[in-house]
Amino acid sequence: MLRQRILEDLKNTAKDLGYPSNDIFLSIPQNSSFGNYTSNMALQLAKLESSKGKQSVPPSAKQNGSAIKVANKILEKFGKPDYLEKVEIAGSGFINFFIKDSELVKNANNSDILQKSTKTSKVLIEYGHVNPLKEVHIGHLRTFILGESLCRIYESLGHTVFRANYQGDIGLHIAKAIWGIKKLGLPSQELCLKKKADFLGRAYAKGNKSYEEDSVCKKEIDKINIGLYQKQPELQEIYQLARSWSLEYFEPIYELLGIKYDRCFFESEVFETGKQIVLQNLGKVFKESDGAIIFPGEKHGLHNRVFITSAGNPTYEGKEIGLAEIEYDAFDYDKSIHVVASEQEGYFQVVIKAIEFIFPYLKQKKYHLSYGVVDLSEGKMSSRTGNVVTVDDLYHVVCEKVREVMEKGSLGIDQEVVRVVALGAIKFSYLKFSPRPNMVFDLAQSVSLDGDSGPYVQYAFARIQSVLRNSKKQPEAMIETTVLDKQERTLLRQLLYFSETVEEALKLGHPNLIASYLIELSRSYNLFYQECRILESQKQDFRLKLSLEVSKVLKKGLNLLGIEAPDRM
RNA sequence: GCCGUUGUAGCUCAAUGGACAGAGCAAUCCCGUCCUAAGGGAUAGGUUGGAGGUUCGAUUCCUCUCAACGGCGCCA
Repeated sequence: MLRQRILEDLKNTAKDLGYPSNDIFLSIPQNSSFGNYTSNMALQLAKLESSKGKQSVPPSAKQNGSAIKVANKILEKFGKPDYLEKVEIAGSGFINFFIKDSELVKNANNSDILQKSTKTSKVLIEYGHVNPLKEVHIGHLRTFILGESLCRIYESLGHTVFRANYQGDIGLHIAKAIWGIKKLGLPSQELCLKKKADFLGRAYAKGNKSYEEDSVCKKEIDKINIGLYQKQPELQEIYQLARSWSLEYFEPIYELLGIKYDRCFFESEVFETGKQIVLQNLGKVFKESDGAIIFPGEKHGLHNRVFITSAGNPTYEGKEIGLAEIEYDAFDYDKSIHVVASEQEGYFQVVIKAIEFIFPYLKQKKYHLSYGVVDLSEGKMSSRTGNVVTVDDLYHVVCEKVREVMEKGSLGIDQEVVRVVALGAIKFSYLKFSPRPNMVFDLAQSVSLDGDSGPYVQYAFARIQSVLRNSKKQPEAMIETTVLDKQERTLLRQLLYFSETVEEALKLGHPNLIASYLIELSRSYNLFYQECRILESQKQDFRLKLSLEVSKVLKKGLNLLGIEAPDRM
């Protein structure tokens, strides 16, 4: 890799000059006029030197002068390796590196091959978390899409990934739904999945409302809750039936989103273990308080939380303890990532702390990847007011929109392309945002097929496929060095950054970096396509090969976002 | 009350402590003999909520402040 080469040469230079070389790194300048890579090491070193020297003379004016002086010294020693066009000092002391065109061209073979991480690990990624008996809506979509993308990014860099889902199939929310089902009366078995899911949603809403408004109902529901934990036979039939309906309803959604879990964990399978472990650690990690068992987070700068209620039921927290053990049994990971909404930040801080006391071997291994909640542009989503957009609703609206556009095109409507483009639009509209801030979901905007969108990238890919189909011969295996046009050089420059963009996305847990990268690459390609004739041009072979390389990167990049690349659209 | 997150162009959002804060949408104008116009170009749009501080250099780090949202013992 060219970056590594520059970095190594630079570090050697620093060593020769007696400078510390550990903290040297290269960054990508925003503006291409500052080269392919840039280093601010001279600025850092100047700072070090001035703080080491006489403290009595710290005038800021001198600092820049000395940074440039240091840069000059480095430059002199560094010289100009043969793979570089030039190295120059700019601004207040940046050292900018310009790679030779011929090297950029050489580098562009197999641009989509990612360099594996030097230390690969086993990573459990837990995402999804839709509780049975509830509808899957656009809020849930964030954990699905983000989680799956993370899985793919980890895998692409050589890590082993275990895809886990964890669903709450026991607890008060289930008791509410069961109570609601009893009140509404069980419908016939012949209903389709969607209708069954709708019914369960209504039953939950009814239970939830009554629980808050009617103390008699509340008592009944609390009784059902305890009964479920105790596996009372008279509740089992209806519970198992409702549960199985709900799980059946989830399957096609996972399939639509392209998710294959290695395992789905359920609260019902972990709560007993969780409760036992909490009780075993009573007095050591946990303590009793007002009849409940709590973890005294306040002792650690956090807050207290109830792990077992005074009624003897493990809470969400208590179950998480059981889950921790069972998950690690299933897959002895080096790292586990819980892709869960930001509302749970406080919760995870406390629970992870408790887990580290109980299972010291899990210390520093568990992470909460927090993402912002999804609100509708009309306000907060609420199942009570019916102000909910389900995944199904969204998918159909977007498909309709894609069909509209396709109808006007020359290809006609192709169902498979509609599916791929609609999913591309949806997934991209989530992944182009950085995960943490809350997201305002605007239906009109999410179905947008132009601008910063999945279809924009897919279109660039499909365009290239079209060119490749129309070319009589296949691109050469090696690109030959030629005099480069501006647009060609821009593309080569961007191909150079693919690998490090993916690394950065993994490091930060921000797939949006890849999304931005793909948009820019597509934009550059579209401009190239506009300005540079490919077929039957003097540079046909080179441009075909360049197009091919771009398309490989687009395809791979989209794949990391969980998006397919259609050959035509 | 305590803890946390968020605040960037009219709207939706980017930006490992770096150089001139970038995109898309919306607006105005332009590009069709030719490989996919779901495309391309141009113009306009900003005191990065506010005030201090650290730094050669701050949207980014620190303090204070304003606003919105979230969390804080028997829900998940």
